[in-house]
Amino acid sequence: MATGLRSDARASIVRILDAARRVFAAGDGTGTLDRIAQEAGVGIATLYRHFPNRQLLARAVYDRIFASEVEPLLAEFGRSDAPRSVLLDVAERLADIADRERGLVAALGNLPKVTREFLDRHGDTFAPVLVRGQAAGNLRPDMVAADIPNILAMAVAGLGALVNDGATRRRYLSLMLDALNPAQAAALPEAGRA
Amino acid sequence: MATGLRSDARASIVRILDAARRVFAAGDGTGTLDRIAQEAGVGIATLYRHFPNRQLLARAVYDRIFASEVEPLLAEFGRSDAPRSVLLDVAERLADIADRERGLVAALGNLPKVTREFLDRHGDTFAPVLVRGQAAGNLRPDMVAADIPNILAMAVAGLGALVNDGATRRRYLSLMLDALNPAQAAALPEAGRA
DNA sequence: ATCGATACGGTAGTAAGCTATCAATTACTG
DNA sequence: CAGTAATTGATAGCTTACTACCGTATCGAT
Repeated sequence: MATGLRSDARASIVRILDAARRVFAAGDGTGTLDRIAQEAGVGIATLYRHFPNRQLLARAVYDRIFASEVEPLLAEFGRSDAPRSVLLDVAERLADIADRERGLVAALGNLPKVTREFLDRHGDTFAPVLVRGQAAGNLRPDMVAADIPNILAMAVAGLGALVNDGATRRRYLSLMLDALNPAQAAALPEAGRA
Repeated sequence: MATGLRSDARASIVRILDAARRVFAAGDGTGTLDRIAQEAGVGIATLYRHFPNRQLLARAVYDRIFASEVEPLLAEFGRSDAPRSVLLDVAERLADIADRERGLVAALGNLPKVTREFLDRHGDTFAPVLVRGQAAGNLRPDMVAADIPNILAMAVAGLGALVNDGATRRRYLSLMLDALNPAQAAALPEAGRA
């Protein structure tokens, strides 16, 4: 990470992000930016200098969590041949985060969009999963690469808001992934492409 | 609607809701409450008297739109025997609204939750659709009544945020509904209940 | 027509998000 | 270790959400 920033600036950023995560996590997403700056031991101007507003700060926090908890999963699964369980694992991890970090999510603004943006940065990971899944007959042939981040983002954002119980969440995820099975596209003439 | 309100109060409410819809629609959900009160020809105190905060105001606006555009659809479809097209129509109407009223949605806060709440008020409508759909073999037998509002809310909230093109939206809705087909539950032992 | 309850507008005040400015401090470069 | 450029904290100021209060106007029942 060779940012052009000075070392003290980088340190400030980390302290702000840590404080922001704590403050967002407490409360339900309320929690003033003044408080965050104070807890980070940093002036309010410094906070705004690095993060122009609440949403962008929240996204930076989410970005870090995503990098540490989801990216490893994605890397590991680039090689998998079981698309269903790959997607289920990623979706569950994302849903876990959304469920755990409610305050953060509230500050985030648009969870589905943010989630898809993060997933899109790793679009390369999903492409081979899709190709092999389709070749093996585990994924319906009318899917395209962009569908995967979209469907994951939809599922996760909705579930985070609607379902708090783990078993139920798993059931819905499973249900959604059923839609990706090739039996569907074939079985339902009524369901033809748009 | 025999609310215990005085006639002038009822009139104020309507004018505020109309103004709010206009002001939310312009801009991207920004638009001050002062502006709304002013455009409604009403003091700011009157606005806050009836709608304690921005979110509740937005929800009241959404409520009205929902009542005029979605409820008739639900009533009509209580009698239908084609669950897939019923659900597709409702979902598309909801997605249309979310797409059209972006500013409103932004002010709404939690679209999936709000959508489900509104759908839940008409839970009775879906129950018979589910029963007949399952009897006719058009809906998977492991679904329960509460699944329908949940799935609709998930789909609509995600789509509104992620997809702006009508054809693509239709494709995703169709995809999701494929998950409700009984072929799935049978075809995938791996997918068993949680 | 009267009268009490209800609703109203206006205004003052608090808190938070956010912008802008600037002198003082601190990190890096040679 | 000196000079310079980047970074910082403090502070002042603007806007908007939201609360509280009060005197006045209007509704609606008798």
